[in-house]
Amino acid sequence: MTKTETIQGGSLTSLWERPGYLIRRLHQIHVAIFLHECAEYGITPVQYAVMTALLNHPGADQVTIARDAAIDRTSVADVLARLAQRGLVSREPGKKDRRMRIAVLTEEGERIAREMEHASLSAQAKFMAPLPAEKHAQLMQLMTELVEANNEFSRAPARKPKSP
Amino acid sequence: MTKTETIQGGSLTSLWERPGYLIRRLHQIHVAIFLHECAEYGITPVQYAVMTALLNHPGADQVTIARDAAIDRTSVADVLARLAQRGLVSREPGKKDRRMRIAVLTEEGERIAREMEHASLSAQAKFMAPLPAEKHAQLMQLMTELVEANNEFSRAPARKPKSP
DNA sequence: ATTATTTAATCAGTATACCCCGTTTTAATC
DNA sequence: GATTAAAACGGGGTATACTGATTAAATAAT
Repeated sequence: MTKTETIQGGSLTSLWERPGYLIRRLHQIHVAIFLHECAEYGITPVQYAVMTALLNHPGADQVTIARDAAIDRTSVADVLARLAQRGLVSREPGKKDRRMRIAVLTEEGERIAREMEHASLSAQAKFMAPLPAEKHAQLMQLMTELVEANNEFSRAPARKPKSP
Repeated sequence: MTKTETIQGGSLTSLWERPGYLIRRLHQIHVAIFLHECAEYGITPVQYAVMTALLNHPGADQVTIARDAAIDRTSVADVLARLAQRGLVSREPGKKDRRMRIAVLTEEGERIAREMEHASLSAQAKFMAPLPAEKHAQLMQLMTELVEANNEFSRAPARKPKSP
């Protein structure tokens, strides 16, 4: 056997010691719980994020929605197309700027977005249930710090709303 | 205006207060940093996870890889196909159980997996850089707890290796 | 031993998320 | 005011994830 710097036949670091692995798992798990809790609406987490953005900013263009929800531009277009097909969103060309396509929640879209708040909150609760309140708060705090500090590293940097 | 339980024209909860949002962002950010740091290899985080699993468990079938890396079965098949096409993995039918398809890293695959450890570690370091050491450890601890407690909720529950 | 159940893979289909590139329209600059 | 730069969108392409159905092989039950 050759002697190298790397471990022979061995394991590098365990997946469970890699932040990326844990984050991927948390994401998987959260999506699964969300979809389960919100199954009656047939809305995905990302669709819900877009609907929330539209609730706060009706008539936004795709770039604005992308920044508000921190979703890639092209993904926003896909999501809006699906929501429009289901009649939850309507899209029109912008009047001032004809490059834009303005999106608005339909009446049904808004109704569903508001109704879903309960289901969304139970998904959160179920997801966080294993952690006691202090740890819950700690985790939120740490994740927020990390997201804020690394915001610019992703393709879809978020625009954080001014805190009240 | 009707009086309802929901906020009028308002914002529900801010995205930044939702764990799912923060986790989705962390995932986006981590993938972006990983791809950047490992660009010379053209290997994605998930491909790296599969390669690591194969390093620790050569000749595993797809279900085993899926459990070890906590990746959906069908995704594992896709990932292996891509790795095989690049000559980093070879696949043969299982000898004892002919339902299985056994996967092994090729020489080049193993070389790359080991070489990538450095890049992978710098991705981790860059990602975690904003947090001081104690917070880093805290976050890892909290994420591990949450993943372990919620393991069964995703389609691809992990099989954690026995700790040494 | 034959049947029934379970298991590993596969296929088809949907949804994110990202890339690069090209088109249209607006804004900036000379 | 004509040219240039920048912005918003769209299309085509790749990679994950997950769903559901199907096939084939192995195991358990009769």
